[in-house]
Amino acid sequence: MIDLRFVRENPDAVRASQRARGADESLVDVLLAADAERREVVKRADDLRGEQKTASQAVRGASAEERPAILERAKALAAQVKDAEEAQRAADAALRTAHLKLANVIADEVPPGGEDDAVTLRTVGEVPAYDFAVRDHLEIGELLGAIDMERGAKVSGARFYFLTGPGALLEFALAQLAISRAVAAGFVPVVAPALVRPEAMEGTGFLGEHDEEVYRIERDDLYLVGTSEVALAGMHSGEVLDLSAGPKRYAGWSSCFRREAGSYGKDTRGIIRVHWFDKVEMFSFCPPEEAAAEHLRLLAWEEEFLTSLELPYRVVDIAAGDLGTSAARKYDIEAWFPSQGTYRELTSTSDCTTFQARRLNIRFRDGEGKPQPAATLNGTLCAIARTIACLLEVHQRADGSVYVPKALRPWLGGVELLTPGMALTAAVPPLTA
RNA sequence: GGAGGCUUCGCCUAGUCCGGUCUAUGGCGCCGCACUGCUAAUGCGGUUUGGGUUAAUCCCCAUCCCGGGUUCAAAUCCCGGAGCCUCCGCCA
Repeated sequence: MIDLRFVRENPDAVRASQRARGADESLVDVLLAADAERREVVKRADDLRGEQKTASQAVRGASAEERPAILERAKALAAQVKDAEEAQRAADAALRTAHLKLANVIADEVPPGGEDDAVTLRTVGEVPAYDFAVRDHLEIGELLGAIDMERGAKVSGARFYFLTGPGALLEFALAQLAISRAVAAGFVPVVAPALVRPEAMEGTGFLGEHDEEVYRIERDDLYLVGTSEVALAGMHSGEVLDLSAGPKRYAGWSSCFRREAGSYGKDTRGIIRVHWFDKVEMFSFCPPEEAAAEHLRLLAWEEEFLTSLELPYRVVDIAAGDLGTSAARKYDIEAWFPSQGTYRELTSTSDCTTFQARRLNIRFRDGEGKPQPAATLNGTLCAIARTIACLLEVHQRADGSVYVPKALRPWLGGVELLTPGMALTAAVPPLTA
């Protein structure tokens, strides 16, 4: 949720932000009205409580003759307090509802427009040319014995898959590479829970308009996360962090689950859009004034990772109308998919400023020692299934084999090529006694 | 799944049986001041977090894991929930 004081002092800025997102700007006035109403109601309840407190303390010291009259008065006040508190609860709830409906205030630099108005910041790497008919990742995956969609569907339904043989080895190699690079960059590696309580889900902004995207385990009132961002953000909820030594950075590994409601017919082939995949996610807590710089650092780590995989990509600055609820700014990296002749999203990094931290009550001590909401940022280091799809396509050869980027080789037994029918023992590091 | 114990203002802790200046005890840590050649030690004072009000201070309200309830009055009594610990059962 956004800073109430900021809304009071800069209502026009918040309205403009809502407008740019294509969201309802009248929510701002609903919020301001609820805020004014709440303050009025709170004052009445506070005053009544004060009176009643005084009265009930007088009961103890009262003489036998005074007592009945004082008790009478205290009882009457108690009834009034009860009503006032009821009104306060209602006003608090109304304020919270209005508050939760408002999306984060977008950064000034965010491009205007919607999904199609992302601004390409730079394009890196050469789009490869092939002197043969390119296959899509599923064809290659099947040739290699790396992906099995049919059996995935048999066991779990559409948009589920098995990674087999070299596919499974690729998953682990990518995970190893991602975690290793993150640790080298100073991140704390974390294996995070994939099932979380409602508060974590709501705190990260995934239960608003987009809650149909989320799997819910009704019986236990738990949610399956769509990204380990949820668990990583929730990890420090209710805490006051020490950020004096710099941002707190985590690299979280978890499975991710997405219902993909509303994407029927999109990317139905292969493992580009699936209900479940594994991901290494970067997450950072830092003071709000450092958030924009930290955001660029996360982006740089994402770019280094893709560069190490020798994948051509472009960086896009997401337009206002396409930002998530929590994000003030977002950069996506789109990598080249030869079978589609286009760039597709592979990673995404968002600066959530203090929006999530307010909901989750995550603070740090500022220069004066006062607790203040921290900024939270997240960024994909490696969404494994989609990255495998991209690797298979970009690095394919005419004979159906796939070139292995140098950075991955240490975790694939040093092999330079994955080839159909290859001995898997070659693609694991040699066993030592 | 069953039984029991526990949760207090950064950390530890008194208080809970038997409701009332609890406006929460003491220690550690931290901050300030005094003393001191410097450090240490010592002494004195301060030190939860929100909300309301205000130019700011003052002040007021809330806050003893969370949510309800009983009562004039709840850290304290009752109900529900969460977390931690121990034991039994089950399990990888």
